[in-house]
Amino acid sequence: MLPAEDQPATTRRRDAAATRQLLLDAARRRFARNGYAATTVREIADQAGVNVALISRYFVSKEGLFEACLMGAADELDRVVQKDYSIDAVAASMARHLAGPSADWQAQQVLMLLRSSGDEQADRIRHAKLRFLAERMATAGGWYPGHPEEETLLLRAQVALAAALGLAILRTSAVLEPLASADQEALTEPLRAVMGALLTPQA
Amino acid sequence: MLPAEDQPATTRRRDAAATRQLLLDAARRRFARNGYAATTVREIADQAGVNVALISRYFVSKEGLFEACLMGAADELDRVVQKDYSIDAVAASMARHLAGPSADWQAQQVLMLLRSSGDEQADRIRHAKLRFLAERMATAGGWYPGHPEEETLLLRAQVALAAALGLAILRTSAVLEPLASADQEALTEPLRAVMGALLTPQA
DNA sequence: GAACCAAGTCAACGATTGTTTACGTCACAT
DNA sequence: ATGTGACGTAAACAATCGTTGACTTGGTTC
Repeated sequence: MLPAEDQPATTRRRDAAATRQLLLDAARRRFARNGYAATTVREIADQAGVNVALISRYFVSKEGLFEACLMGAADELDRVVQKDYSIDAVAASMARHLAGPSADWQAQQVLMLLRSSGDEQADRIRHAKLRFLAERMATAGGWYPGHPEEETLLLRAQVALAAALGLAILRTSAVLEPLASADQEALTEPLRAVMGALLTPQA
Repeated sequence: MLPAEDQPATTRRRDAAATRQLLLDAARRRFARNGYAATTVREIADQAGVNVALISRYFVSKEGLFEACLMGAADELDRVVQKDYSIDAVAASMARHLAGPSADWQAQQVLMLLRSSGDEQADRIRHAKLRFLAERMATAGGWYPGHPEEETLLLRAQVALAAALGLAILRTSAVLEPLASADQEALTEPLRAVMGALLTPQA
């Protein structure tokens, strides 16, 4: 239960920022995999090796902890699709975040976009980030505000985003093989096919 | 199912099969939209307009009710992808089930495939159905057991399935516009693009 | 060393969860 | 009409949930 405690005589315990981070990591893992309602604060605290009461102390409430996880994920996900990405670059980035090195950690951030606590503010953050990601992906396909086919391009980008999100779920929640254990390389090709088919500007 | 239909002020209550169905419908709606853990048996009973205790009577437990919903959905979903469907037919069927007439009801069945109660047997049913759907979709792309590129084709079909499932989530859980209110016609085109790109046999 | 305060612990709170038990009540066969 | 059994109701059960307040511990500062 206790995390690696290999600092013999120095710090490690009694460090507010460190335990806060332990709680965030444990909570994100649980929230991403099992959802908000199915996750108990005692589970989180145990996994973090920390007392339950510290959740209320550092994050006010379970919802506060969830929101903190979501905001952290939202910040991190800005890096998934850069402004100047090509369509292939979008596909490559998706594959890297879903199956690359440190994929567990990255996939958790992605899954947070699909978890809801019922809290309005958290839902707003989630919704805004999904919308942002879709627009970034649409941009790779020539979309811009005021484009003559603005809505169609955005719709197609949202379908592409849906594919990536559904992929994250099928790999973790359900464990569909061979998808679940497909590595980054194996995932890049079909993702490139999807992104190309959906985002490539029509003739 | 058999007895007198709509007596205005008299019967209607005291019909075991009917209330059982009321519970199933209410439960499927809640489970599909909010997940298993976030749904309480009292919510279900209230929405069905029946007493809470009847859940235990007719379905043994909350998990029993969930499993009944899932099995019903699994049976229904066999119709989504028929054996002899072409790639375009798969896309059309997906669009019809997600946005066609009676889409609410159909989409709920789809979402049940993504909801987990933690129960092993339910998870097996869910997993088997997902695998079945992916194989059916792969079949539309020329896949068959023993195919030289069997794993690759199946992987691509699973990505296609992920796209359809992700679409169901983004339309209901998150409510991303214009995707959420896109009708069947508007959804057919991008879905055809996805299915075509993923399932079409390579040169 | 004493004082002080943040960090962490412990036990309990009220509320809500799924489930059960004992009790009404309506339909139907005799 | 009258039991009789299935259908439905109401109240309560134990367990668990998130949260709180009083307490102890350990590090830092005079």
